[in-house]
Amino acid sequence: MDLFLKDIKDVNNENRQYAQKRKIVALLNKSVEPLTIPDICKKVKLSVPTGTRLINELIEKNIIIESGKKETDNGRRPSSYKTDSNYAFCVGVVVQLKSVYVSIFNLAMDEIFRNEDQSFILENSPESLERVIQFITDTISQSGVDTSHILGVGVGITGRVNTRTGNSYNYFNFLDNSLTSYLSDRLSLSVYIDNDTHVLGLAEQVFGYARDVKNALVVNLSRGLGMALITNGELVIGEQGFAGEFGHMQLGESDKLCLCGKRGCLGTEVSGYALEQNFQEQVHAGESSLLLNVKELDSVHYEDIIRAAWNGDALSISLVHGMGFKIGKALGNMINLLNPGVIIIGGNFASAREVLIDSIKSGMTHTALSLPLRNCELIFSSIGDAAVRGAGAIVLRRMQLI
Amino acid sequence: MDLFLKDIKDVNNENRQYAQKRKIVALLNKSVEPLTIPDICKKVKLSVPTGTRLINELIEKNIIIESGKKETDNGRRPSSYKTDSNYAFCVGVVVQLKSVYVSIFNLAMDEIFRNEDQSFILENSPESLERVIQFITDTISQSGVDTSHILGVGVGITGRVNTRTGNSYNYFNFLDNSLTSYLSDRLSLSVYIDNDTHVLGLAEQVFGYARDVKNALVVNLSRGLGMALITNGELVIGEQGFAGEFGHMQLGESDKLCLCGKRGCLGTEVSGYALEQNFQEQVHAGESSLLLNVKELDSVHYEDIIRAAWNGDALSISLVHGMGFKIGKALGNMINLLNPGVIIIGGNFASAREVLIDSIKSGMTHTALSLPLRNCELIFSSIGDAAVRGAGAIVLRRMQLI
DNA sequence: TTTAGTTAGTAAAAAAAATTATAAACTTGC
DNA sequence: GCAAGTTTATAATTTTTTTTACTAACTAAA
Repeated sequence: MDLFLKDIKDVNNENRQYAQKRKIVALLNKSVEPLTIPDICKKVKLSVPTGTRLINELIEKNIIIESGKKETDNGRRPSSYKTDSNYAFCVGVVVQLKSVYVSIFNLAMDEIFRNEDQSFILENSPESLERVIQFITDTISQSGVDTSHILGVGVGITGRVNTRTGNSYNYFNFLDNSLTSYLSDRLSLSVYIDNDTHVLGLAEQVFGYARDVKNALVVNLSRGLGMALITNGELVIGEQGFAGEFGHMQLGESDKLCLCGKRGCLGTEVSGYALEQNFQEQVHAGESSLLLNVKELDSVHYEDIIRAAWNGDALSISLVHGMGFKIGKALGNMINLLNPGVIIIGGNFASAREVLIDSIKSGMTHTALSLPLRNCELIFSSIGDAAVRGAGAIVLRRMQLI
Repeated sequence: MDLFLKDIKDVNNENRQYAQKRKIVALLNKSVEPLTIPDICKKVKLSVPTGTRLINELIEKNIIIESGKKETDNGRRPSSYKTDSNYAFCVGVVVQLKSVYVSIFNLAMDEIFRNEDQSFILENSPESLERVIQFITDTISQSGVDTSHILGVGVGITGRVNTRTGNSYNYFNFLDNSLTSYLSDRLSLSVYIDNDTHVLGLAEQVFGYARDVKNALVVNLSRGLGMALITNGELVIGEQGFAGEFGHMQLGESDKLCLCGKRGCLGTEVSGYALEQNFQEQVHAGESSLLLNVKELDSVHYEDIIRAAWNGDALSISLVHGMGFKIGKALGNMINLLNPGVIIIGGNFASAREVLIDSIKSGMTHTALSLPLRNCELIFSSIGDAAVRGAGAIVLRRMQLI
């Protein structure tokens, strides 16, 4: 474990070698396939002899392992290497309005244990925080992973979060010092925090469709609306960590009052919450829906509406398409601004590809300039547990292991 | 000159040392004051003996020079060093709709010669391109700088530009191969290209208020409207180099037809061109203005309107304030999205601080969330020749000398 | 004025890395 | 089946860099 815990600020021979070893581990973690010595040396800019030496030292410490010979066209077959998954672990935590997810990952970011609490209700209270802490400690002990092998805990939480100071502004803001230092004390582990949308973006950047692209947008479309921006291959969190408040952009689409206190925020028209509100409004205005045959009006969830749209319910289709068109126009603006190579729709709407994609694309053509639009792909996320995976990835990212 | 021209792709001992020397030169270029050996070694992560050796080699080649002893509180006084300005030069070119600017800078980015052609009219024709080329070669020969000492030419041009391929899409798009390779052939110099807004952003990032901040926005507000984004300390050009089309965002402020073919682009309400149009409209609708005492209506330039607003002309004030409020609302959206530490108003409106700042700030409060707004400064650029300086900086940036 | 403390820079020694040479493991073509 | 060509990986050599030790140049306080 010492390898990853050294102070990396001092520049001396020892830390330089640790940094190079971390680079090798990170490279292996990022790669889907095992890599050979020549591959690794080329990527981390080391000569083959030194690269070999470092790799052998990493093998000796059980941090990486050999993974058989690689088939090549000609020449001697090289041995290939991958991270030894059971050397160290990290914990990913996602705190949402109505649920908590905790997963434990190994060095290769394979999920080795998961737990979710769907009866949780997020409140800005010590009791609510206590429940989260209890859930994390319970999950860790259930997993059977030795705490001394856990590198840290990454937490993704709804609302505004200052990544650098570790403060959470919307929830758990009653503490004397930062949320991270409190959690760190209580869990006896390093804790890193970010907002749920950034965490989703990190997952897509490290494991998803944004992997091979330097500029991408990841939309977090669930009950609320947020956006993670990736520019020059790096996640944008902004000066204090508040970047990505896509849902509070005002594009003249609406005049509804938003939870933030302002009027006309995009999230009041584009979000799971907005979809439910609009559904209720339309029904009250006399529209009919097949959904009402199986559910009471005030228990209709936005995911029901998506499903109904998929099954042909006219009202649901019109609402979902309307929402798709509006977010498409907003995304067209973003294309003009950032010229991304790919836009990924993540969050709970990621599975609504069929009922959303055409209306989003149609909205995009209304605002995006043709040149950047032509070069931008629209994709729906395929990482099921993206958020919690991204939360775990914060730890490895901070330790320069991914 | 050989120092900067080596192929930097191959990783070997020789190029590694060249890279370290470039790092030292870049560090000295970025710093306002001369730096000492301990300073330099700390920043480029080298031991003092090796750092000293490289610095002495750079001195021997007349690339850097000593600059006296530095006053310190205690201990032996260190010698300080700065770049020797006359070792190498770069050329900055800015091609605008009605003017061409060419400046020659030394290694320290001091302007040593400048030329401007205010009678130029940009057209997508071989003749127009020929005039630009002639103007560049004339300027270089007038400056008396030996061509063999010129590292390259950086060009900033209006319109969409693919920085990587070197293609310009709106102007000079009639060539068989890219604009950069054509210019490179004609000038017998390395040529780098980017759009005028990115070039402005680069200038602010390297020399201006965005220097000490990792996240910033630079608004290019002149006849047109654009924006350069700086995130994580790097200029965002996007996947093909089209990022920053702020003027083509649609925020529901207008329904006017834009040059891009769409309706309601922000640039149709916020830009020098829009200001002139609105002025004419208002006068035709019966409004009066002091400006008409000294100028014919159709010769009123947007800079006249700014000046009139400054002098108290009611119509001009109302138009400028209206524009400021609208751009403020748009910038508020950008604050939500990117959480910048500073927003810099550049371009020809940079000098209109007094008549613009309050209405912009007022607009911002309408859209921006309080937390990121509180942490964002609004500043007007003070770099007079920002664009052409940024164009020159492209060359040094590409050569990793800044 | 002397002495203790601090920082800068150089010289010598030690460590680390790259380069070069070479052996091993493979393919392909004759 | 064997020679020629390729690639991997290790051993020996050389280069580069860091580390350590030391001198130089300064301040401040006794």
